[in-house]
Amino acid sequence: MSGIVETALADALRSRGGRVTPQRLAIARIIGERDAHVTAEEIFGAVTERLPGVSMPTVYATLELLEELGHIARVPTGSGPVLFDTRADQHDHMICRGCGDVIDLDAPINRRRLFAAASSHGFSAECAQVVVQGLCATCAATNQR
Amino acid sequence: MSGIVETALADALRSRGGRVTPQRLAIARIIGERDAHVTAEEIFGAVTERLPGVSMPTVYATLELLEELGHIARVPTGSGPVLFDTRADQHDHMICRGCGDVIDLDAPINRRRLFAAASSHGFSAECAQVVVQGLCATCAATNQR
DNA sequence: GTCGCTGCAAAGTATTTGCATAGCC
DNA sequence: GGCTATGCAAATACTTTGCAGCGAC
Repeated sequence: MSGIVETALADALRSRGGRVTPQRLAIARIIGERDAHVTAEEIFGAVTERLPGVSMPTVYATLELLEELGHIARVPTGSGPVLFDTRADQHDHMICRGCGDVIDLDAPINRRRLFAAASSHGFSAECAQVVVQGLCATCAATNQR
Repeated sequence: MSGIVETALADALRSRGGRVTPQRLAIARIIGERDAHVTAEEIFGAVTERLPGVSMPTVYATLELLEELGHIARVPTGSGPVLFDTRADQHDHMICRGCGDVIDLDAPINRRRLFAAASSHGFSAECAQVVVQGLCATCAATNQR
């Protein structure tokens, strides 16, 4: 199941002259198993369980690598620790200002028009995503401010 | 000119039982004079020039206060220090992955549809903005990666 | 055997907290 | 005069860097 992810990673690594190490495979596997948003800290905890001894710098380096390879994406949260999205395709997010939860959203927007607008400012757009801020169902019910 | 900002702030503060202090006014004034994106550090530097002795905790507290009052907004950058936008109305941003520059954009999107989409997930949307990632004109010309 | 990756430690950057004092209302 | 905001200092959180040794290729 998640073996596909590792194979793809191994191929990508080899073709760029990189190395396939157990640490990288373990982190990629964990990424593949999650369908949500994770912090470097969470990855560190999860990878330590199955491959003790992995260090934070390695986690950060691998996350950066996976981002470059397009396997994960950074979620623009506006504050707090960097969040990585294990879903790499273009989609959007809702961020609750009550509990800080980040929820996936497929927003009804025209990315082509968006990219065109960016181009007219001389900007070479690579990806675009919407960030909606507000209150999630739970926090709204709890009547947060 | 920027006196308006301070008056509005003073009124808002008084009506919520807050205090109108020189520190808050100075920071509000600086915000009013800038039309770009600033870090807490930059505000600290600018405010220190005209009102020496202001401390970082005060800067952070005041920025948070101004955010609550809707005078400034946080820019979801995805990494690095928190950026505040001195333009409080709903608009969007392009972030250059080469130089990290943040550029304003008024994206052609239908916020009503966006909010409706969020609602259908039980999310109470308050604001929405698009984050476009890519290369700015300068970095694209320099042929970054 | 080579060169990239890892682990360790440490530093660097960004932000928040606790508490006594000052000053706005 | 009461109560909030400030300043200072320190702590905390997060991320990056430098370097020596290991291990993938």
